[in-house]
Amino acid sequence: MSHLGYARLMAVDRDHVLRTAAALLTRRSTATMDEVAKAAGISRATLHRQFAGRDALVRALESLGISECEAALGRARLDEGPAAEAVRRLVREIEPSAGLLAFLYSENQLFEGEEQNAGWERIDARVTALFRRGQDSGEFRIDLSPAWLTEALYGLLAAGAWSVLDGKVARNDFTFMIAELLLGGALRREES
Amino acid sequence: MSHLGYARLMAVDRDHVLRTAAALLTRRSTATMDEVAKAAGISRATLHRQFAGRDALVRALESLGISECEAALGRARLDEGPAAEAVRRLVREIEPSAGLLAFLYSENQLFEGEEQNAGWERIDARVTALFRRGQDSGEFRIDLSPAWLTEALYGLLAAGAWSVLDGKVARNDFTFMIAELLLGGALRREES
DNA sequence: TCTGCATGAGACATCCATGTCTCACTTGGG
DNA sequence: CCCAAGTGAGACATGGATGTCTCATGCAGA
Repeated sequence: MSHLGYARLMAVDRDHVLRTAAALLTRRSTATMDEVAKAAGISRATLHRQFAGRDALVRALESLGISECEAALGRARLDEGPAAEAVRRLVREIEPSAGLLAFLYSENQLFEGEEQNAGWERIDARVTALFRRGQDSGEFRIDLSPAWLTEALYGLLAAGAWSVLDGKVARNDFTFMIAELLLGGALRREES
Repeated sequence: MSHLGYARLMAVDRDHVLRTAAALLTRRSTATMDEVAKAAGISRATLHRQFAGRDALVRALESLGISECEAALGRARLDEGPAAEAVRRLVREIEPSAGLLAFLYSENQLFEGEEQNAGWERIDARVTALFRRGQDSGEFRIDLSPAWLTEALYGLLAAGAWSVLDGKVARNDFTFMIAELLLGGALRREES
């Protein structure tokens, strides 16, 4: 039992640290290990005991982002119903992770290749498949590649997360704005 | 003449350094002053003679980005013709600066306030006014705020620039993809 | 109560980017 | 030809973040 209790305690703490670190690094991506520790309410020593170093922390955050993304992908049920509705569900489900995603998105413009590319590629594949399904069903236009629609979704998620952080847009509008712009664009539609 | 020649020479070198630095920092935003110097083909000492430090370099890049943006805004003639066409012109004119803009965009998620906010606010105001004009003329939908459309444009420009760098989309498609997604979205339009 | 264990606090040592300085070179103008 | 100015190369000091270590404290379980 001591083993189980120990492991569970560590897991809980680790998760709490990861989430506060994500919240902090979303706002200031250069935050110090000391700041991360303070934000989590623990000492730098303990932080180092849980994560070997800054790299390990960022990699753990990346794992967290990947698993949250995949969880959101699962909840969104991308294969069911109209592709447009699936996109709306996806944006709604991924909203709580958007800040973390934005951090990782801008961070990964640096770490080329290596790392846990496999996870992101799996996610990319699922999102891209969704857009391709929408094209095949005739819902989506075919002159914008699924790859670009996927990247655009990431860019809009990051822009939305940062806009909310800056107070430029209301948090409640996040899902609506992103999904509507991605799907319908800025132009008015004649019919509807 | 020695004064003039000196000033002109420095200006040319300075511009060359700025542009190579922009190209490098677009790819690796944490590049060292030493790497920046090597990329520009000068020594670190000379780099320091032209830019007091890294901050000064980044601030100079910010000034460059602001002036390139304003130049693009001017060439795009945002007040003329349909707003949608003005948006397309803007994206086309701003494309060469998109990489630099992406760097500054992600960088500014860190430097809160201070700096030369005035320049960005002027640009924001002009872009926002364009979207507002499109709404007033009935071209653009009114359920997406001009502020969000502006932020979305920035996000899409960054996503596009990075996608091109990563080889995920072709450079030739840059303008088309961004303008089309921003204006029309992913959904197929019934008529047209 | 006693004991083990994680923690917090802090003292180092280390690394790396930065910033400053010197000195020799070469280059262009007088 | 000579000199002044810019440059490149490199040494050097500095600061900040990181990583490692020790030690005292607090706490939970035996």
